[in-house]
Amino acid sequence: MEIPESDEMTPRCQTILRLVISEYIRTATPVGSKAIRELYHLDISPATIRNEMAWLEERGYLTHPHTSAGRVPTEKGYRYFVEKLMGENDLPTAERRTISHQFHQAQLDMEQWMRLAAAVLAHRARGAALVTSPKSAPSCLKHVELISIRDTLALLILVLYAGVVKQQVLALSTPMTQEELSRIAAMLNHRWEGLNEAAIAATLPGLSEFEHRVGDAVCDMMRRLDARNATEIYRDGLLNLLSQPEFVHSTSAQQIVRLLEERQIIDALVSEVLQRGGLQIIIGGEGRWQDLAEVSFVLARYGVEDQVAGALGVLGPLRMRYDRAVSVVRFVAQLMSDLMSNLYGR
Amino acid sequence: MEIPESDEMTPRCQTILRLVISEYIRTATPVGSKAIRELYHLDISPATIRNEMAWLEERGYLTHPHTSAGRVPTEKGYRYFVEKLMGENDLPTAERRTISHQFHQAQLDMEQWMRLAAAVLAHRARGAALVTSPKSAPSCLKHVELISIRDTLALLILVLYAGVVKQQVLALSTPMTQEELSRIAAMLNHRWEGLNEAAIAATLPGLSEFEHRVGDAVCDMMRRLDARNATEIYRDGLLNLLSQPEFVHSTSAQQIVRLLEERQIIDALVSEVLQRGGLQIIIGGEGRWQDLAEVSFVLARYGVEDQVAGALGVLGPLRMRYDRAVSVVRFVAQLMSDLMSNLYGR
DNA sequence: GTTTAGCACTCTCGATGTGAGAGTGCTAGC
DNA sequence: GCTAGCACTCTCACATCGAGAGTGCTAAAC
Repeated sequence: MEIPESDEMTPRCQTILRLVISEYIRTATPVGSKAIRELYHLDISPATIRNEMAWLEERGYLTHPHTSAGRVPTEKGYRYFVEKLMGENDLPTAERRTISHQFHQAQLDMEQWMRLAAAVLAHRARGAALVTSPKSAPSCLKHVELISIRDTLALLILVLYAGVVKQQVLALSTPMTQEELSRIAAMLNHRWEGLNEAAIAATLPGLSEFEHRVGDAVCDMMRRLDARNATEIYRDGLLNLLSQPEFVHSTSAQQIVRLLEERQIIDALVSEVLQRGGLQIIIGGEGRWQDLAEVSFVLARYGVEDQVAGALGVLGPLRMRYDRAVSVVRFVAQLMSDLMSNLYGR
Repeated sequence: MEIPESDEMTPRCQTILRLVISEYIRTATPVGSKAIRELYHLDISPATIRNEMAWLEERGYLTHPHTSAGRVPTEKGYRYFVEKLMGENDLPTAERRTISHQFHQAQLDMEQWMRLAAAVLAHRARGAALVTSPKSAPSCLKHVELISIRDTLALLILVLYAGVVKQQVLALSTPMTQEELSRIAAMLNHRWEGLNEAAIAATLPGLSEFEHRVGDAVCDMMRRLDARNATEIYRDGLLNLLSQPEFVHSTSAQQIVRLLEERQIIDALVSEVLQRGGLQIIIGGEGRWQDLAEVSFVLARYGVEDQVAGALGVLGPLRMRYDRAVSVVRFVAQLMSDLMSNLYGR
């Protein structure tokens, strides 16, 4: 085991690494020395390229499926590529405008935005997309409403700050008219406005039996909403992923589906993205996530600073088009954040 | 081409067909004459069984992958099986109770019910589950509410008969207080209660500018809700399906994913189920659906008679456990219908 | 010192061949 | 009408083999 003399990569060496990776991303087959010379009209001989490749392999940027195949990038190679070689290209203006337009048509509805974001990401980045519902600080009550459905059944509607609305049916022990319900709702609003779940629970002793029941239901719904925060996941474009050549073997395909159906891994990943913020590129699980060994994630946080945050991103094979994914994810995250800041601004 | 003399199936012949199908469902490999004799301790010889099998094959109930493999059921064979041979077994009481309990815990929320239904179906029938949101007759307005978010932003909440709630943010051209908004909402409620979208649209001329805007938004939301009716699909358990041996080849797996991601085929299927009602078993596309050639559906309508209806069911390989699927689908459909009749009863 | 030409070497991949095994259809006898 | 026996067919797993691709190494050229 000999230690390489220098880890400085020459420009030519970088070029070769870049070309190998680009070519491998394009074709999904190992790249030989002759191939990249011809494809990119380099005026150095295959032998030289081979030397450089051997150098890159010694340092772990490339690898060899077997003696006489071309080179394939390693995770380290991809990482170097996305960090140093890829360059930043923004989404073309036309594309930005189209996407922006789609979102503005979607009528200020968080749920629709998330669905749309998943669809846009999947389509533009040609991968599987993933959008989590945003998590906010413990919610405070804005308004409750009681609406009679029929004599012994009422609808309880909860409005939280940040425009979240949730409803639930409430069975009444004795029939009540809409007028009675409205009167009670008005009273409760007066008492509860601006309080969080714990504070509302504290007011319960001393209320009438029916008000107490409403209060219980409200607390319960708020607790659920806070717990369910950030747990909803919107997906799209699974097919894009499964039709990639690396997933022709059913076992890999199944792993992907399992990854997306089971929540644990995604949850762990998302919570990390939420913590660290910015745009994260996770390549092949980075040694820490066994189940992500064959895929890469491009994930970003979106939301409003200090108030609410979710994660969105794209899942692709290791040889995904990182440049495209990064630009789309960044743009959509920014767009969603802008849209939401309207709802959350005080 | 000789015409078979009699199409009456003898009891013994039925037994053999039943055993072949059961065995094939269990093992996913062609079933030989010797195998079923030994497995089920029949005291007839393999040769006799072969004769019966040949008879069944002549009439299209069984087929042959190649000369020296065992028999495999055809679509016609499966159909005969589910109609005549399978028998009706209800879900065990314990299982019914567990499922019922899960649903009653889910707090009277349609969305949660659908999600839960998908999870239960997928898990109990070991297949991919599919639940569409119910479609109801054109909706009538029950109540509107306007809630101030901040000076120039309000939340418009719509309650329809049947307990559907939908909200949207409304940007105000001039700042308004909660009192003003409440006053306007009360007036609009008085005017619009019980009307459908067209009727509300008719009242718009003559309203103030702001009321007009609210009316536009309400109509728009109602139109969207009616259009989006029955278009939401909840899925679960895709992995159950993809791990079946018939889907080891990536192309079949991809077809399944495409089937579930693209909407057209499912939509067509669902609308047929909604029309015909009851419980439908679609085996291998029945010649009409090319894309369903390799799968079977067990689907049922759920909802409240004449008021609201959706479809739910299970997707499995041709050799799915039809008995189990049928009993689970029937039970869950009934349960959902019962739960909903509470919401929709007048 | 760096680059290049030449060449032997290695490994995959597809085509071809082979034998065991499974299951059948057919025929003749019970 | 049922069954035993048998020849037949086809798949599947395994081994063999040659073509092709791409490498690493060495020695010569720049």
